[in-house]
Amino acid sequence: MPHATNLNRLAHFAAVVDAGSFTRAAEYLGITKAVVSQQVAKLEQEVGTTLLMRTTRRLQPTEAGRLFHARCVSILKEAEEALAELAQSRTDPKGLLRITAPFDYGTSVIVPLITTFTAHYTDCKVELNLSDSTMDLIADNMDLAIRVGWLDDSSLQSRRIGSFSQFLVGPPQLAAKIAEVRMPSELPSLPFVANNALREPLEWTFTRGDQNVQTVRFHENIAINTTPAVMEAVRLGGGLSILPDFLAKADVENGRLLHVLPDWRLPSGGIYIVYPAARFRPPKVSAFVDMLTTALKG
Amino acid sequence: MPHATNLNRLAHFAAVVDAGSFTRAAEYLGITKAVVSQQVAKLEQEVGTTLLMRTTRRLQPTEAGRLFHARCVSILKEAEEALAELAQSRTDPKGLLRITAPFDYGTSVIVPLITTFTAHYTDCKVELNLSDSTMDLIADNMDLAIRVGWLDDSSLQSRRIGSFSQFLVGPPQLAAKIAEVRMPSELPSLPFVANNALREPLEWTFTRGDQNVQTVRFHENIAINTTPAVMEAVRLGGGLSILPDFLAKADVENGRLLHVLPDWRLPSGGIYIVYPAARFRPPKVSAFVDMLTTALKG
DNA sequence: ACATATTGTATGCCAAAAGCTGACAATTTC
DNA sequence: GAAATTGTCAGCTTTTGGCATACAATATGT
Repeated sequence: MPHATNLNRLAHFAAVVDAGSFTRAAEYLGITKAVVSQQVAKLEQEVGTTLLMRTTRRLQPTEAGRLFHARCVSILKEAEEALAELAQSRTDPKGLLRITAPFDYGTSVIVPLITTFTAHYTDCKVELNLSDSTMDLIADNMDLAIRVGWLDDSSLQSRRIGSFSQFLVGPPQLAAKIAEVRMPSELPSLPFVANNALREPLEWTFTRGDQNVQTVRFHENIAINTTPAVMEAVRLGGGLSILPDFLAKADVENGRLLHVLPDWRLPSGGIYIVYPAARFRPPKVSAFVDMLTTALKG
Repeated sequence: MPHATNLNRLAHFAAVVDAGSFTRAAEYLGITKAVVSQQVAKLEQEVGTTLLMRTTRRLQPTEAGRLFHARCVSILKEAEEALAELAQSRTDPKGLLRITAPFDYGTSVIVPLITTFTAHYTDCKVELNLSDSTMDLIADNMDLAIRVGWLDDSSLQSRRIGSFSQFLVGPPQLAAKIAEVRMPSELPSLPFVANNALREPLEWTFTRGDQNVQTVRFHENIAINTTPAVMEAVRLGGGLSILPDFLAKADVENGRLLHVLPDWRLPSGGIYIVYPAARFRPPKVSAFVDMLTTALKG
């Protein structure tokens, strides 16, 4: 059962104290003094405390009234600000939206979204900056960044918009050998393409159910430092490797890649939007984030 | 023209986002879902922004909605706290009220007030600690202090509740000599009782109108370090002296003291209430302050 | 000292909300 | 595909906010 108090009365009361008179407060609020009087009286009745000592000619706030008034002013100021910001965001999204995202996720997920975005908001241009190194949003004047994996702490605001899992995949050429594998511990005997874009390209922890956990160290035959090239190498028979679902999913479904040991899971990470810690967010950013979140829902 | 927005809608909107559903929000608020829907719609219309993406089955706040919701929650929390504190202060004043005040002002002004205070609030006891040295409110667990004169900066909250002026007075025995005095500069030839409780007992600046200013250095015949004793010495013919109005007024009116050079004014000081900087103020304190301020009005 | 103006409150009245009930289309779940 | 649940719409009732006016109390002005 929440507080049933009418918050508008706070504004009435504050106006009376500010104006120092019921009459002037009524003028300020644009209503009649009778109403103001009645509203404040109701407020006092609700809280069971006298807020104002009134003697027709002089108006003296009670101690409790003085304290309450200070808080009312701060509350009302905040509310007004919040409403004002909202009114700001009413303006149509327009202008240049600068985004940064990792190469692979940006290419496969963000780029298609951007095209529908610009198609919908014709007053918006988008500049997408693909980079796997985290850049300084403020220094480079970025409106938002997409980060995939695990966030390190920073002064930036962030919001998780989804997650991704990782698959151990292999080329159809190795189907026979792959079929023999029963446990992760048997994997190191197979050829492996290391993804040097990752911090730990060779050591992976597999999990099955709650209790089965196996950490495996692969031996790389090939090492490449970009994920799409790794995928290409795998497709061409270079060996197994581990790829995020948003890249591998399509090829697994159409048979160009095999999902190895599908019972075993690999650590999954989050997909985040990161903002500069600005108090106000321009409409173009909000619009893009809205589109992104709704798109990732399906 | 202030914002005309209905603040109660903020609560409705916040409840919807918190509950993640119009239906549950309605339950929480104790009203029907139809009303909640309508209220939020009105809010959106007022600010001209979509706050929620609703698809009968799933409820997704818009970016603007998310930001606004965060601010609503904080605003509502503050409001609820303020109201709760007010409800606290509803409890009747009771318990021990510890006050400290200067000797003379405390004796002549505060003591009478305390008697009427305890008579009115029978559940309150008062402990008055008279002292001219400023004491540490927190260390000595004082609820409030009365300070007369000029405040030095401190971390305490203070509030001016009145002011006092100072009179140059003399005994009737010296009436003849006093009558001869036309200007402050002629005063040093008269006997003077110095009040060593003050920092500068002998040097006083007189003002008449806007431009007439004269600083005079008296020669003391007697020096005493408490104000009431100084007054007694003056009454008994010891000489002129300068006394605060709240002490001298009565005797001047009934003729036991003479107001010397009434056209000339002496520096006036403030009377202050000083609180420990606590966030919440107990009812006994508020009640006393109320009584004090209303008493000092007349 | 008296008239006058101004203050806050009380009273009747009206219109605009806030609110309820019930129905309905859209969607998810089984 | 049926059932259940969701948000919204429409018609209606009740509460509230607000107005106009009158009135008692209190400053103010001459």
